[in-house]
Amino acid sequence: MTTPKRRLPVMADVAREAGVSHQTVSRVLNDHPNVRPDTRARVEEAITRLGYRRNLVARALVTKRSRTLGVVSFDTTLYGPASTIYGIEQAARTAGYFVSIVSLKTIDTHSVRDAVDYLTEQGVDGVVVVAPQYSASSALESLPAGMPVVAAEGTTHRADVSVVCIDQVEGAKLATRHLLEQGHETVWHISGPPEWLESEGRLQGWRAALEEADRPVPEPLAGDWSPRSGYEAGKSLAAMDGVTAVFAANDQMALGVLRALGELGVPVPEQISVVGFDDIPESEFFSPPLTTVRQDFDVVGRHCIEVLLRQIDVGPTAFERLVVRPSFVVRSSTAPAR
Amino acid sequence: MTTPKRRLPVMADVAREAGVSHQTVSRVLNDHPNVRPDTRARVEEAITRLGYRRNLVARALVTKRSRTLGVVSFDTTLYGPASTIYGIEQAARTAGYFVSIVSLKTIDTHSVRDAVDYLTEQGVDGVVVVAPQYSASSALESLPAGMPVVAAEGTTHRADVSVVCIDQVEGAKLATRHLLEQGHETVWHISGPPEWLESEGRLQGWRAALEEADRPVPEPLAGDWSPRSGYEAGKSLAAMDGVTAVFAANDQMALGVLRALGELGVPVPEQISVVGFDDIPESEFFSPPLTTVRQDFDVVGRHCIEVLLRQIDVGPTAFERLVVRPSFVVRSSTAPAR
DNA sequence: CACGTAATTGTTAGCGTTCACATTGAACTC
DNA sequence: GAGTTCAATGTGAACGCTAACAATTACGTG
Repeated sequence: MTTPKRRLPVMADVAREAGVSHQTVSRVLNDHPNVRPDTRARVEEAITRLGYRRNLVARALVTKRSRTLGVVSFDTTLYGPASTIYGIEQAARTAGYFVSIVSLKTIDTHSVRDAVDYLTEQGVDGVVVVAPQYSASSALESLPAGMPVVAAEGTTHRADVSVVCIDQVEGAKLATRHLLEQGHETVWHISGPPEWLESEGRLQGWRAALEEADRPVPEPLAGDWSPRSGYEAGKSLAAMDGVTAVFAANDQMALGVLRALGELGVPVPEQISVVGFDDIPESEFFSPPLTTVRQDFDVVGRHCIEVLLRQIDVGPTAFERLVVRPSFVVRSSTAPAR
Repeated sequence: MTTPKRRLPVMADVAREAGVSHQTVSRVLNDHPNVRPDTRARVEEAITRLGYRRNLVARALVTKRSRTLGVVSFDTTLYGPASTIYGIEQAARTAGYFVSIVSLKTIDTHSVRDAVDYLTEQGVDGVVVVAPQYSASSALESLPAGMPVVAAEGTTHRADVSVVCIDQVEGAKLATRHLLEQGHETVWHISGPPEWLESEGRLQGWRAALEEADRPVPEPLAGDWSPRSGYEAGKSLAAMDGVTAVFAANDQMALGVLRALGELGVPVPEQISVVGFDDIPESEFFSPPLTTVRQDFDVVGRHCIEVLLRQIDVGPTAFERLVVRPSFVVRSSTAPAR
């Protein structure tokens, strides 16, 4: 029989099998330099013969390091958070860390705190909070000290919480300036929900670009990221006079705008130019293909892990603030004003 | 000072503070019935006073249960996997479990095995493999015995691996029959990559529905889930004679088809009807809004956890096979044949 | 009022690993 | 060839918790 006992083999079993002490097995497993090559070989052979797998839980107990990072996020179904988490997971695994995820349904000070507490009990070495909303960011302020934390897409005033984010203001400026350069008198804006930092940044960038160029600043239309809200806003805009350029705070709302304008027979980009934000994979195939601002979420994820691991390894370090620049993608939903 | 030592308080500290034994503290923490109410209160007070958090790692070492589930998935950026994982995470947390995620870049027998091994070392109590590809499914066959495993969206011949999936064949039949009922002579199909089980299921369902109705079965066009592949296929279809109805294996490819037809001036649905699969949030606002098959990924995620927990709690149980029925959503990208 | 029974609490021994230190033996040095 | 050094290995004690059992207390009952 290949299964002498139902119990999984432990280090002592390997030690006995290889004729060494359990400590030597430990050294082999942890690549300690002072092990004779033939001893190492003998141990490794015993390990494969027994099918031994080390118990990382026991290891974590004594080292006080679980090699697990926690991620707290809101609605991981959305393209942005999903992509960021993907980047985080890849970078973490490359660095030899596991990732434990908590996705929140509602994001408020309490739930973020609870999530971090939950992860703390589990013994994570650090936490990334994908926190694009104000309430989440304010939750960061009240986090237990000592736990290394990085905020992705958030902001905070705490000196011991680092931040990695994409320059939303700059992205919105790119979008707005592009439209102005095409000869549009001004640009209308469909904003995201006010609770989101990204909404705020894009709103600011849009306003700043208009003011820089001394253009009138129309009242922004309030959206909620959903295509439906873009659709409603699109219908409102079509009913207004003199609208020739629209900057939607994300691609999904831009899609709604395209749909509304299409339904009403308003040609895009001939009569109205439309710009989005995110560059989701679908944008290139909207009708017409969407001009938009591209965010590299992968890079954000990787940076988060870098910053977090630095904090874990070298201890409480200085506040870091990493800003990733977005890029601009011109497609055919924008055209010069007539 | 509120911080007498830099060391975090442990159970023994709480016990001393409350004037009881550490075991009593343990009992309070684990809701053991036989603890006097006033003792419980005293312990709880000590816990809050000291800011004690229990160490789940130590607990896991002795109970041999980590209350963590592993999830292995491929490209969590895609809508399907992302939604499934979201469902899994919510259900797991409700049941008091953590979720540790590994997203694979390439999915083959080796990488799935490695991922499961990795999670096993970490001490997860069970694993969900979101495995929509054949190679992932075959990897399930060679998994170490003893670890409770559930395959989401996969299939396997192993009697000790349960499966939760959406009835792809049925979904494709719904789509195809709808088009036939609208008077179309036959239906063209843009398939997903051959490696995927879902591609296969949808292809089968489409073919079966046509054969049931004694219709000619056109050669399917090969796509890869991306909007671009749908776009290419759409151009090919537009160049062919007699094409009046198209069933794309997912919404993104359907979007590509809509784009291609739009570009070439082929009216949808007047000349060609288009159906997708997935019902992504954007589909409702495509031009025109897409008729599609809705998959409830949330339900799949929840079922996975139910099945997995049953396997963990009651031990190796019978092979379960849970099939979730998709529903059909009619929008304006389909119309009766002229 | 002594006694059995049940509720409540304490004691001891691990879980499987790593850490700190002790021990061995071989290789140098002068 | 005795003393020194360093590489290689072993020994025992944690890490913080729960399981199993032991001990104590309280309560009713004949």
